[in-house]
Amino acid sequence: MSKVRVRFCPSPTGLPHVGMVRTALFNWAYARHTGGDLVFRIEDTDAERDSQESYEMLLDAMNWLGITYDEGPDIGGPYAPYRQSERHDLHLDVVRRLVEGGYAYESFSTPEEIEARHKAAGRSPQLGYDGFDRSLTEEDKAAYRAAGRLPVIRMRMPDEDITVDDMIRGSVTFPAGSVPDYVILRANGIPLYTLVNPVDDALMKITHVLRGEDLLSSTPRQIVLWRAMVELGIADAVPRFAHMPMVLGEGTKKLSKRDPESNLFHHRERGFLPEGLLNYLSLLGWSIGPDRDVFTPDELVAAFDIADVNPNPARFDLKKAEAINAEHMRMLAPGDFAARVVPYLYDAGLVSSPSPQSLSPHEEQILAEAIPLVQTRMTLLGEAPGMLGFLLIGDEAVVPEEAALAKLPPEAAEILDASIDVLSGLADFGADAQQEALRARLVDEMGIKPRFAFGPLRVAITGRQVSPPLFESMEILGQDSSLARLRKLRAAL
RNA sequence: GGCCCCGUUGUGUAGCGGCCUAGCACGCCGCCCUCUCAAGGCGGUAGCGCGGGUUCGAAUCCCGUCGGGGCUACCA
Repeated sequence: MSKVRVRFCPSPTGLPHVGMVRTALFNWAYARHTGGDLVFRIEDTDAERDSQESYEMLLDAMNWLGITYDEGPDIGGPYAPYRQSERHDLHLDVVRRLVEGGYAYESFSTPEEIEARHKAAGRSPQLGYDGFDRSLTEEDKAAYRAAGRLPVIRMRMPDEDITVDDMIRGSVTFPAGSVPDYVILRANGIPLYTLVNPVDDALMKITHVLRGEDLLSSTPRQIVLWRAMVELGIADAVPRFAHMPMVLGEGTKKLSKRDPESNLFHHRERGFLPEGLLNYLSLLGWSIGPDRDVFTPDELVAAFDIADVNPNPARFDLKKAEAINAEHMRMLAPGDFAARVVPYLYDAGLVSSPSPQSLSPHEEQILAEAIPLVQTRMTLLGEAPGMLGFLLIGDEAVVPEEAALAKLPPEAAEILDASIDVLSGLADFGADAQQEALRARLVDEMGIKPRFAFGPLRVAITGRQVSPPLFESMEILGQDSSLARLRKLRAAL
């Protein structure tokens, strides 16, 4: 059996979509699992919508996710070029050979004429092209040309059932006559996707076409094209097909491009780990085992088979995605976790560098102590500024949130006074010593429930109702800074 | 309209004729732990779309039906 060659061939339009990423992911996993090649090809045949910016985002997305490819527009390969717009001559040559071989033909019918013929014959006008130009004589064609008409080129569909042996869905048969002769070349000489995609796959020796379910209906047309290409010696063999389920948004609709959740970079900005998002996306239609759903990219590759993908559409569930991501966050070694967090702190203006190696000694020390405190408390890296920010700003810059202030108990002033008194007298400012001393005074002596006793301190120190553990936080800040913050809030009451 | 695909708790899945009194995870709810929030521990909630077959036995096979989706362009 020859080497598996799969491909990922997006159009560079708009933002990278999570459904598209899932397609790339399964192709990648299948290639890596089988020891095959992943070809990355850009289908930029739609000059209207294609953009260089989208192309660059595609590269960025692949790189960020670690979806490596063996051949592609930026790295080249034996079947270059990998941008469809640079393969125009190749496509036209195939069209010419298809026409010469009788597999395709010139068609002059306009949509209006086709519809009129259907109506005249008492057929539904929704039937599509009727094959009228299949056997035009040279004289007929010359007459059309003389009238200033230019033909499109259509593939001639055989009068027989066509069966797709789909690796995910099994045999799918399309009855003879249900697919009309379709256009492969526009009248203006520009080929269509229906031609270009299989032709490039053939020329690039693709063995397995793994793509979205929306393309299942166009597979019989492509199989006919493939068979013709095999007979013409252009293709080695018709590839195997697998049609992956769609990724749905809320309800039953396909995850729309308008939906922010469909945007891969939206998730990156919020602080998804690439391995976390990859893990979640691979769960959309696939599972690694009956009682497990957290795994590394390596484990995915080791276990993945396209034949195990199930055919029903899956909804994108942000909650589950975040839960999976949180698991991956906890799996990171502390140093690695810190390295991932720093860029988010930098973007929030809290540290001096996006690189963990270039932080100031002070920042480095604070993070070394504080990051272990928040690793189990975060779901997304983007939560880091909120969780750690208070440790990285000046005492005077702490501005308590409105909600936190509103929740302060009536005796907040007394609590703060007593706390300032207790803490300023502490020789050992370690977390345990603080806790012991504050408990003795606030809880045992003043009779305040622990649940309420420390709230005002938390607000004073962090400005928030939710934070890393209080005593550890104060220890990191140091005695002077902690007291300054307590006094500041006390003064404001 | 025509052709095609899909149908297990709210969500994602496991299940390939008896191991199913349908497992796991997320979510949700409760309890424990607890300085907040998490994490962790314990427990709970909820499902085979429906109707017929086939079979000793069906979530699993068949048919029908209903529901959802896709395609039906000189878009990709």
